[in-house]
Amino acid sequence: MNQNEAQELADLLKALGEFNRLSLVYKLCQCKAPQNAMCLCECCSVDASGVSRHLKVLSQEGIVSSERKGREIQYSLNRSEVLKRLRKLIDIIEAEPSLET
Amino acid sequence: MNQNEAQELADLLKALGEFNRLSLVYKLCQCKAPQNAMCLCECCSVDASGVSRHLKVLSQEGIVSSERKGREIQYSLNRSEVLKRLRKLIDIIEAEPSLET
DNA sequence: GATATATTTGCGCAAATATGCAAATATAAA
DNA sequence: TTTATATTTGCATATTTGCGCAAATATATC
Repeated sequence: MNQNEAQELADLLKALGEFNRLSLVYKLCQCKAPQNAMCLCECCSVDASGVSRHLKVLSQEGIVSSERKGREIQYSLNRSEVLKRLRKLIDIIEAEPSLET
Repeated sequence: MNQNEAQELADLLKALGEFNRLSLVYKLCQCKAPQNAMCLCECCSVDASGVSRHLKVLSQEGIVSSERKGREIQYSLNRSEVLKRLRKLIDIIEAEPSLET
């Protein structure tokens, strides 16, 4: 695990490590269909602009994808991408320690 | 997943989601034996007081355990605890969506 | 007791972050 | 074209966060 990978993983965890953003992720987890931001507002104690900003953070981290559908923008969770990166962390923690010290 | 659980998980992810703290966790991952803070300093671009504070955050989140040994305090990673909580998140993300909308 | 080493804490500071509001933008509908 | 709805952005603000330094504390050794 080099510095870059560590930084990228830290960025992912930081993006997920904010209550309202994690709530948005949970909500998207539970939804079969992509959701627009107005709908996602309901699960989150911030106004529309706040939700927009949180979704932007999640999007920049590759946690969610977005697609405009008319007036709305529909967000969906990138399950496999998030799982892949979380499992990488799990693998590191599970690995046998290599340093004697 | 209720609000409390979500908050606790967000707290865990936030604690891990800072580069220097994640570096400390990596370092502890690799070590067979518990490490003192001075040793952990080396993998982290902050001074001793900074490392102390980071370790305190990790400790408060249950990510590491500490035990005083003479002048030193030895830190070790709570692997199973961290794995358990990360897997809970993975389970949530893997679960079949339950909401039609 | 005096000194050395390891760790924590108080303080101040700069940068980052989360937020709401109002205005701007994008798109659809009337 | 006007109006309505969805989303983003600029701005101001309050809070949090990470950091180093110096002082304080804890423990061991001389």
